[in-house]
Amino acid sequence: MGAHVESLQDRGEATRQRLIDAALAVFGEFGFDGASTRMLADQAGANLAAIPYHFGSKEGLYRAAAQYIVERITDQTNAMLEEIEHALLNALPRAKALGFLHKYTDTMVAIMLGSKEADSWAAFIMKEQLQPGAAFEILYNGMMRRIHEAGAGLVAVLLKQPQIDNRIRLRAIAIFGQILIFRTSRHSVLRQLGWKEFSRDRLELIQSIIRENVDLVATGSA
Amino acid sequence: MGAHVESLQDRGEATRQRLIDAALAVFGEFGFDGASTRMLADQAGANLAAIPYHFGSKEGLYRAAAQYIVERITDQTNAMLEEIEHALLNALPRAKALGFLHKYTDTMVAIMLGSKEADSWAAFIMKEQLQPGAAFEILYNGMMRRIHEAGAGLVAVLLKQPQIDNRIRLRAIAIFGQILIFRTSRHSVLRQLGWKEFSRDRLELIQSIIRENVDLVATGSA
DNA sequence: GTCTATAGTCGGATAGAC
DNA sequence: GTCTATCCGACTATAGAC
Repeated sequence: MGAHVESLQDRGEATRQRLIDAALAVFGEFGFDGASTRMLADQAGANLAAIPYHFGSKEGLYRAAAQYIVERITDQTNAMLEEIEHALLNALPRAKALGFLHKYTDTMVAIMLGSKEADSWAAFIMKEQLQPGAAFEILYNGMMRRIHEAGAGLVAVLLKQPQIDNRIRLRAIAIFGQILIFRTSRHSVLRQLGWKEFSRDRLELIQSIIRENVDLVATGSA
Repeated sequence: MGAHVESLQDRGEATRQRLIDAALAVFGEFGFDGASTRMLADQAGANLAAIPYHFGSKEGLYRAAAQYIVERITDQTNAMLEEIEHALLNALPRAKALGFLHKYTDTMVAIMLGSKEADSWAAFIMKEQLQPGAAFEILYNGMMRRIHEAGAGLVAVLLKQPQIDNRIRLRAIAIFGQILIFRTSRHSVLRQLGWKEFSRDRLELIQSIIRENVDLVATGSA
């Protein structure tokens, strides 16, 4: 491969990545139907025809954006999840499970509310949940299932249950719900609290409330 | 007014109502942008031009649907909310507040997951939360604020706080999140649980889990 | 790989007959 | 109040020049 061919490939790869970045922002804000290929191309500084060229279709770009989200969230959670998954294989003291669960909820709050770029990801995921489409399987199999199973495993230890059953799963889901509402009902929640945004200290306040509620689940079964 | 004129008015009123029913179903499923006026008119068995005639525009119909949701949910919650609001004006024993909160969470679960028609309402509301538009103010001022304040008032009593502050609000929001996740993440949750739907007994199981978590908040501050 | 130009479809709103 | 017919704008995808 000569330098000329390589530079063409690089250009293509750069356009591809700009389109994915644009897809996260635009699909996140307007949803699949609400986003137009013109918006996507403009935001990426690319040509309209670059979308079908690189991704086959608008839907192909949508799927690629979902895959990108899975990869980035895996980057941010993989170390913690591996630690939890490994710990769950052996007899795990309840105190340690509680510590893991605190770390788990703190991380989820931080990912979902902490960064500006998370706004796009979160909106993308939530819209896909509400109206499951081409990307749901990518998101669910790529990260949601694993994140849920790790949480449920920790809850099982806290409740002294040897196996994860649906009662355990429901408790894990309830814990997750306490975090998720700050995303799904962001506008209502901010208004109720008289806040304009989730600043860093407010985020820590939310994390501490969730941790306290996790503690209650633990003490409730002590 | 003669009989002839009245029958014309009735016909118009019936078309109007059919359009609102269709709007709940179609906007709920596809969102504002995803729904076309042709879908709406077909579903209602009405003519395309009936939408601008009766509601001024597609957006007018959207707002009317939001107002209709507020009215129907108020029908289902007003008695309970008035009872709670009245009780909160006087010194309320914690045991009684706990009972009210159980009734409150049970009612919310039932409204959000219990009826087939709630599927449309819930989807409509969730989509509006994600991308606040013309109907957000109608929904928030018409019912959300009041529902939240009632919950927060009860939590304040449970935590022996004389005033509702943001720490109290956050706890009330967390409780609500435990319910809401079964809506916002319906597909993921069902899949995690290996369920196809929220049947009546599963709904009662969810209600019992939420009640237990509410109890923990109460005992945690005992 | 990227561009312009365009084909083909579907969107919401309106005019005017009934 | 309801209907048909139609306008005009916006959409996605493609063809073909560079």
